[in-house]
Amino acid sequence: MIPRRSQRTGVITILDVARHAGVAPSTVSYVLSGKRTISAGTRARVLASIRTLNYHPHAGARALASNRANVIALVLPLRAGMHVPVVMQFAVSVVTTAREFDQDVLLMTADEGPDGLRRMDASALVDGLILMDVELNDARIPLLCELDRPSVLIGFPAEPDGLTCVDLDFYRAGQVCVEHLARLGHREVALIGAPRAVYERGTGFARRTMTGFLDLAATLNLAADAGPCEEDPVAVEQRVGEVLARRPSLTGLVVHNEAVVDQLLAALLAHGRRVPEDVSVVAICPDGLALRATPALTSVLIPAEEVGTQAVRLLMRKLAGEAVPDSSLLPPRLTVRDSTAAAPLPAR
Amino acid sequence: MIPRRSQRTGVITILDVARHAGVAPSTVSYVLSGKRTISAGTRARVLASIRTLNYHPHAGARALASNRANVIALVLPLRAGMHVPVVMQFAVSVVTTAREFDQDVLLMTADEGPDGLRRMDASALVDGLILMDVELNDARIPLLCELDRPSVLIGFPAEPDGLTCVDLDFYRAGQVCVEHLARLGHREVALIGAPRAVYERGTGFARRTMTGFLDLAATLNLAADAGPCEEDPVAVEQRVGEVLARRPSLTGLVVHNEAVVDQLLAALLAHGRRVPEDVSVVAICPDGLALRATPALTSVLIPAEEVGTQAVRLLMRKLAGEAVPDSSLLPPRLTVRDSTAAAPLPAR
DNA sequence: CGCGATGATCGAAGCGCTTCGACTGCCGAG
DNA sequence: CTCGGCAGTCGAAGCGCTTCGATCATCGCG
Repeated sequence: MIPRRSQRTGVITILDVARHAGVAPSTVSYVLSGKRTISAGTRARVLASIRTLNYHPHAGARALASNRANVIALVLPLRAGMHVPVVMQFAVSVVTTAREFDQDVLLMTADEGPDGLRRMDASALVDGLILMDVELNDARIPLLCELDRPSVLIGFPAEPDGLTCVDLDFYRAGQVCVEHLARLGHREVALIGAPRAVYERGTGFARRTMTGFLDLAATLNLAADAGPCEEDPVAVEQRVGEVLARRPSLTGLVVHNEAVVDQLLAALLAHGRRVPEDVSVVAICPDGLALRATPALTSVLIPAEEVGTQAVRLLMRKLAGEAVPDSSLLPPRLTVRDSTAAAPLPAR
Repeated sequence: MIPRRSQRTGVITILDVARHAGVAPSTVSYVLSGKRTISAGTRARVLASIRTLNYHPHAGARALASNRANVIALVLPLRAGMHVPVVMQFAVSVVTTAREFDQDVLLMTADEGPDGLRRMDASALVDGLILMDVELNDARIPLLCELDRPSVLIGFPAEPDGLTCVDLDFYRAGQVCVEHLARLGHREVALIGAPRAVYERGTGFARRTMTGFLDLAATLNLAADAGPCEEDPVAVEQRVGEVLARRPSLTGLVVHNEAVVDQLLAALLAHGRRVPEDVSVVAICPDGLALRATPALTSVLIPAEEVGTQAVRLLMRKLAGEAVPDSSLLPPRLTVRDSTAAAPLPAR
């Protein structure tokens, strides 16, 4: 009576595949999910039918029946002062890795606020969440605990207990930079940081780097300054001026602000400081940026790709019901290039 | 016998709402969709129940029953040489606008290739697509025509017939820059463009700008050059050197490459050219960048937000079955700031 | 030679929603 | 009054998939 093809012409359903392969729909489903043993012959036949019919399961139907949407949310607040290209490296890595697990990625910006998270949860649109740019005291976190969807944070809040967090170990990164400079004999160093807004917001990675930097400098008895830096050339110029005025014999600089790297080098030159002869510079940034600078910068890599991949892997394991470590801190790796050298002998 | 609450405890269904409000499930559905008249009283009662129970319809179930997922795909290839922050402005605008239409946004990178598009289509995960960074001869386009999902392109391919495209009118933008310079009396001008890879890929916006620039320059009898420019400081320096060597009396410069704006200004200074006294500079870039430069740049704004919004609106109309214009070219608007001035008198 | 175990497959019952036709009062026109 | 029509609501039939028994051979073993 009713024709078996639905009104949206050309839509292949599991029933079409089943008929084509001469099996029951459930068998097709089991072939696809592997949740029951299927004989090799049948499996092959079904897979062939799937291929020739170009069958793709209806995402909504699957989500309804299985309680799994195979979609994860990427919550990506784009806040002032953050370096967008780096953020996108994370995002791309998340999407790519998610696809390896047959998941798609839903993009959420922060504009929706907590209601957005609640909606995701209740509507079962996504199975889990990955949150980026976590603040030390992030408003999303209490909410996140209410929901029973698994989530992974890229970055660390002040109270990471019970949450799954991944990030570069920025505290160590700050230390590693100091360590490298100290080993080269530098005794007076400064950190040029992210824009002020980033610190004021309480963004973990910025503060941690600074703390690591200052802590180890103190331990090693180095004279050290650290402060934010805005992104326009004038501000950079000015900031360098300040730093050099306060510490005329400064020889080591750490920069943790992707946007100002080139400008910083220019400003040093403008102040008559050669890199690395007079001042050594260590950057914390993606390799691409460090390599493109002149001179190529000694740097601690921000392993965006690895962090993104890791975040997805952890989320998948949580979705599968496995236990996962609360926090994964990736160890920083410093690559020596042309911007650091032994400290010049102090002028007499 | 079977308890009426599903195993996932705490999940509120339309049935719960119906019972709470003392109506049939279908009535709740009609309240939500507005597809049938519901008396004010009932509507109010239902809405109240929805609120107190904090009900959100199950996305999968809705997609299954209504053939609409309320999700759109944003296909965002991240290719070499593109300026990520600008791209993200588009993306954010798309997400924000989509939410106004109660749609969510699925993020696709290019890595999946054509199969990704096919999968989106067949699995009914998304209702429509927005494609970014369209190339003149984009491989995704023939495929797009096969699918019967509505789509909107941000950017223009070589053959836009039958496709819905939105973008800034880059051809006009190139012209507007020349026009402005010509009006100020400049007779010798050059365009500093995007990295070579962008042109070679056949990215429409880059080529169109260049063509508009050269066409109007020819018409107005200006001496004009145009060429790509890589993103590192050394390349910029070198490029500026070349241009000035070839055209020592050049006084007008258009830059269409967000990444090199600051470096370009520095390079001009290094070559002893003051801006705007010796050389006038017009940029094609977001306002933020133009304002932050020193001096603040006369610029043609890239209206990322408007383009994104427009793209979503068009897609929504197509989804609703309305006819929409094939191409929407937003007119460029030039804002005069401090980087352009009347051409200096030719040296005698 | 019979019987429980095992492997492979099927059928049917939902998952939570939308939508279509049917039903019920109630109003105004005849 | 009576009855067609309409506003407002209900019930039930799916949407395409997963999953849980149930079924049916087949097989090893006592």
